Amino acid sequence: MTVEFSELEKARYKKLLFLKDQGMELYPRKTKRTHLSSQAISEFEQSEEDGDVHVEVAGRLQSIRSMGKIVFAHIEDERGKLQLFLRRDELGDEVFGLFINGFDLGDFIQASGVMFRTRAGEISLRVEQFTILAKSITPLPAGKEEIIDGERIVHSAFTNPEARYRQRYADLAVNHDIREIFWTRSRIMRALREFLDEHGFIEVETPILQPLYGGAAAKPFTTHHQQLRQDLYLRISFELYLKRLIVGGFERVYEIGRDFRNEGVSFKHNPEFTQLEFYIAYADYEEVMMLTEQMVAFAAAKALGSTQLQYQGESIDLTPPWRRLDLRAALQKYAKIDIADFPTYASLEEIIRDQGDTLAPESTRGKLIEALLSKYVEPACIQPTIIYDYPRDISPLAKSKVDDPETVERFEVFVGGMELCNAFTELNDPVDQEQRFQEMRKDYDADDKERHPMDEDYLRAMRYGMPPNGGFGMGIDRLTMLFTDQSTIREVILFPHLRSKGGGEDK
RNA sequence: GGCCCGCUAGCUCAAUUGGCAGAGCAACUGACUCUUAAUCAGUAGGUUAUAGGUUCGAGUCCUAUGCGGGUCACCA
Repeated sequence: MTVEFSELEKARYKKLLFLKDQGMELYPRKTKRTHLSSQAISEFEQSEEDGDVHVEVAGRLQSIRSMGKIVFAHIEDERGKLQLFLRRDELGDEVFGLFINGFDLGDFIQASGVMFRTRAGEISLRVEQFTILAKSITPLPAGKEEIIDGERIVHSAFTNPEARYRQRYADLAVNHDIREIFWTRSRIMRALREFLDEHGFIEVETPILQPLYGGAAAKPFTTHHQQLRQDLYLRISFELYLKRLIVGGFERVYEIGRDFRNEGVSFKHNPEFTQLEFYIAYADYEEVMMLTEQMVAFAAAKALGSTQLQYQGESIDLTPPWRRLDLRAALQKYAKIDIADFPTYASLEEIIRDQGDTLAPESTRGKLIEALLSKYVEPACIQPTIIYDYPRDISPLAKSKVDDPETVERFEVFVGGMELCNAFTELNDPVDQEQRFQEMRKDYDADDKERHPMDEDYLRAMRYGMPPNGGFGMGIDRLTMLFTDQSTIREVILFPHLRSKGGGEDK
């Protein structure tokens, strides 16, 4: 044994040996289960005849109340709990003793018998036979729970966030509300796929390991292929690959997968996160706006049963149509600045300072505007809001407005005070695109880490001819936060990134 | 990366001005044939995150480190 058992674990290990001595197979291969807890209960409710409903159930021991010659215990399976009732005079001293002396909270048990109702009124299983399915050696960090007026109150619950994330298995085993978050997340993913599939999309998979990164402004993770002796990047977006597919003739493509960004972590940022991107040939951003509203409302209806939800104390209504504001109007309203009056970096920077604001120094006018947006507009958008028409210099892959070359057809959706989606009419002019890459390169040359590589292959694809198209990206983690009323992204990611204990040093 | 806060029994938390480190649950022993936070009696459980310092005396004060939480910065 490589790990020293604690006193508590030693006590349990002794029980394990006891059961083994008594001839029990501690970790059997086959389980016989005829009913889930909930099925056993509802079947009994149909008849209410004591002795009528015979079941075999399996689950994890969640509570044990021993009263001398009888025992009450609850087992828990994925969907519910069931009370077991064991009597010494029915089971015999020896078998009854196996339970009393051999079983602990956290053990997996299989039990069979007949359903009945106790004097206190709880539908329970009168156990005739039982066996162990898996012994628990380390005690779960379980609290005790009681039900008051139908509300579940847990005492001394396992709440330390660090411990919960590091030992998510224990968190899930003990805090069963947590499992519901991930059921909702799963329903969201299924609903999004269903929506897109029904709208004629093909789901595709593009490289995660990329020789060049692009499609977003973010620092990438780097890795290395030994045999090819090639440095590779973990993707920061799918965009450039998906649009290559539009060149290739797919008219509607989407991908759901993981992006990786080597940046700060926060309540809404995890180094790896799940993204949905789609591209539609012959569509522009207005068509994408309509589809976005429908898709998110559809996902809410499917995952929650409603397009209304509660988020951090606010009622949010996702029913289309959503409020739409152009970026200039939004900044007038929330930041009290009309950006049209300040057409240069210097003038805009001056008015921001004059208003007594302390935005960090930015390199371009577009970045200043973006800083204003995230400081003033984003937190104010509780109801779903489409902000559209962005500065060109922070949107190098988006097409300009026909009457205003400095503004592009781009929109973002904000809801619950968070950015949720980013979309635009995609730039499909290869000459213009090359110019934009050059401009970006210039802007970022000063800061080597954020320098944007020129993707020659992508430009070649575009030179073959890319149909006009509208593109879209959405963070699935944030959508899940919204749908499950969670204030941090870590709660909706099963294994969020945490610093390693005793590590964290750059080598 | 900056700043603030935290780290005490398996879990959740106490500990007055620097003065014997405690409780509930979990565990162990015993009682108990309808309990459900079962109850009752008893027992055990600690290098107070780590390393150093101040002090007659440190969970408490100081310094450093680790990990976490919050916040700011960063995040086309």
